[in-house]
Amino acid sequence: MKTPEEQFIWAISVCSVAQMRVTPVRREILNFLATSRVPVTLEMISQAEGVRGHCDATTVYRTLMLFKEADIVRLVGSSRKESHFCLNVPGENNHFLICRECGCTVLLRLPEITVREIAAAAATSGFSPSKQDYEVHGVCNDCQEARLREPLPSKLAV
Amino acid sequence: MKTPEEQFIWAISVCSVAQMRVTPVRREILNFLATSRVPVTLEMISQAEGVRGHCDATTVYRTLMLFKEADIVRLVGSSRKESHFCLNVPGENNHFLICRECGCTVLLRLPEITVREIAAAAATSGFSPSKQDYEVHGVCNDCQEARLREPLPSKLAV
DNA sequence: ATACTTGCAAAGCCTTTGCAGATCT
DNA sequence: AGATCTGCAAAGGCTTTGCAAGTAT
Repeated sequence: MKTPEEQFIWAISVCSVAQMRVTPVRREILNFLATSRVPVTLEMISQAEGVRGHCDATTVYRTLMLFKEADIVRLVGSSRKESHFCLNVPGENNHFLICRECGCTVLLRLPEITVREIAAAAATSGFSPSKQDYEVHGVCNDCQEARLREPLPSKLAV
Repeated sequence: MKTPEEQFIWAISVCSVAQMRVTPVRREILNFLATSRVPVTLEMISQAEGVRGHCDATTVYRTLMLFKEADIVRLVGSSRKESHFCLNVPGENNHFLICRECGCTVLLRLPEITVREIAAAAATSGFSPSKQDYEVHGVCNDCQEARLREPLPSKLAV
């Protein structure tokens, strides 16, 4: 598990190797990504300290697209409203739990064995075993409780 | 593993219990969902035989939202372009492999043990163990090959 | 008759693109 | 100078909502 600093350095180095300019804004974006535990949205990045006010949302968008092309970041599905991005550090297994209701995301710690089992199953279907991340979609605690407090419209309450 | 017919019957019964009218269009939509092996988009449903021409896309949309409320279907993340839906049959473990590049989806067969391990890990973070489905995001065979044929822009080719 | 469904049209919202000016090598 | 970035504005594309008409109980 690399530290945020190590992840940041890794990202910066990929930028230079890829001959992408390492501008102040890009540094800030990468820094924010490196210190985020879970995938973040375009808006969260735009509002992040160091980015906010220094950079237009479009720039953040285009920068992330570039990063994605270079495999520096990857998109993580969530509520299909907004895109969530996270650093794509090699060797880091970042798996997430994503709530179907509120879209919140938390890190999912999977045992090595489990990871290998999943990779093996995926490989059976031709999916690259090296380029994977797992997302478990469910309903988080908060939403479960919320659903108890505010039950479905009576007619739907099975 | 229930047959499409069984899944269809299950869905219809939930509709009646929830006091939702079982209209011809809804039957067709449920039938299409029951016979689909993988999550389908709004458009695919609208174009499906039995639905196409008999029903407006908005109706399909609203019907699916209702089904979602009643937990008859669930959304499966994919390319964040379009929403994909699949039946939410209890007891059926539907896990999917989703390609980050093209958005294609295939069924992922996971060993029981693996499923339990994942559920246990998720429960640690408070995610309901009963309301989960797993999505493994990776790069499918076709896209891997495509990437070899059409490499990244020279400057990005690390 | 009453409540639920449907179609058509319009509004929303995030994503994506165009273009000209600013910036870095 | 030459190629990259950036900002502002506008266009796109799927999702969502309004409202009046159609349909089932």
